[in-house]
Amino acid sequence: MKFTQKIKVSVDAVVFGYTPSEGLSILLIKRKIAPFKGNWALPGGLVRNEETLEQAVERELREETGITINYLEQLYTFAKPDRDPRNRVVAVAYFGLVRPDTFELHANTDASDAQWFNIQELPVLAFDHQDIIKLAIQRLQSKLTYQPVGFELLDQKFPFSDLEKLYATVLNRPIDRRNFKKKIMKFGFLEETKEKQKHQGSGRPGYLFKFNEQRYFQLKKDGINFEI
Amino acid sequence: MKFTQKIKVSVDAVVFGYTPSEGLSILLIKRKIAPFKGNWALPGGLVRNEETLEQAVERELREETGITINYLEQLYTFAKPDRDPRNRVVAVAYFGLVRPDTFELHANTDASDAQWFNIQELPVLAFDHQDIIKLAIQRLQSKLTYQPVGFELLDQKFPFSDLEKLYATVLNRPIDRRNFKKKIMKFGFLEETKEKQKHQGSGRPGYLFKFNEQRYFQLKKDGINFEI
DNA sequence: CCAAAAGTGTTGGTAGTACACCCATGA
DNA sequence: TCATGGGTGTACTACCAACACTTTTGG
Repeated sequence: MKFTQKIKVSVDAVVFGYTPSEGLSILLIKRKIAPFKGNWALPGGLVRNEETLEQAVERELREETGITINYLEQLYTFAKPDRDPRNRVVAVAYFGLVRPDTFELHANTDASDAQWFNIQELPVLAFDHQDIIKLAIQRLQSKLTYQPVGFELLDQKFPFSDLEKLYATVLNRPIDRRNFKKKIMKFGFLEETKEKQKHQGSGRPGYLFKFNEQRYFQLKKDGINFEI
Repeated sequence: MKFTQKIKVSVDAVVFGYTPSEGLSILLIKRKIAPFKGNWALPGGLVRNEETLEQAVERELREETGITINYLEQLYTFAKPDRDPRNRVVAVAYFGLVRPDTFELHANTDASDAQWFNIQELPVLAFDHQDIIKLAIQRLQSKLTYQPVGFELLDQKFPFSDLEKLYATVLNRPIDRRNFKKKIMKFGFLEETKEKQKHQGSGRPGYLFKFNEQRYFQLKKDGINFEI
């Protein structure tokens, strides 16, 4: 009845970043070792014996990409016996969001081994990371429709149109500006500031908005029904 | 940089059963070995090297309780370093539903080591199983409000009031009979049969309903917005 | 003055909620 | 005939969706 279990435990992180100009991106790293050496993959790795899964994710992100995560939650555990060609590895996938102002990587060169990829232009991926990303995108979409997400993906102050574009991009459908604004403002977690957007090319500059953190997190905690 | 990982992987199952008379129950086993010997715990155990997590859950349920599961999905992975006092064990928790007609265990004696417990009357539990159950109940509640669940918890044919009681019990609030019926019937996955409920004590017998499986699973797959 | 993006209200339809009386059965 | 639970319809309200013109800025 006794047997020796030979299964390892790893974490992988799907980290989303968003900018109005470049859309929704995912952070990937280029693998330096086999298997899938030279391929792009999700940041992640084996869990140490004494750390929590969240600590492991944060450690790997620090080591591999230098990024500071703003929001992190568990996504799903992937465990097909043959998902790693060498040993059996059970991967606990995490879902993360970062703010544009922590996008240091965007300035990196192509030679870097950590890089943002627009979700429309993902490269071939190692392991089953394609599946993990697919699930993460679904999670982001559904989160967006039942919880106010956005604080974690936008700067502290932003023009209203950025939020609208975020929703349109992630949900992949057009948003009616007037109805959207009515709906969002009714919740009361957004406040208009007196500041205006700096000249961004052409067009009328909009006022900047900011989140009322207290009310925002209260609503998130209550899992308020959002229904965009 | 190299280290030897000493983490084991297990599965635990939170299996829900429902009867109109006894309400919502969870299947527990009594542990025969340390740690927590003699305590009640969720069915589960270590994953074998070559089996999937789902296979492990089904095997453990077969070995420990003899139950046939009707619906199974992954719930969450619990991994606090000290959740098992001996070794570090990462537990992938599953969420399961069974039909009343597979409730063989209800007939067992108190001496049995597998037993149904009403969710209002749970015993002290081993490990962090209390937390796992808490999360599973939340999941069941939220599933009920955005997906048609019920097929997996009720017999093939049932009076409409059973479905209503199921929702009232799980959501822990009263349901307006007329509005509930209107809402449910609009989806078209329930069909009225000509049969009537057998005498169940007193009162007028209701017609029996059955699920239109095809339409039911179509709606489930589409993740239709349900909003009871 | 032209192009580009921001700001703003009204109306009609629909879906949700509240609510109470009669009916069939067994004891 | 009484107690118990099943079956049924309407009216009001609130939310959502559709929809277009004016304003501000930079070039």
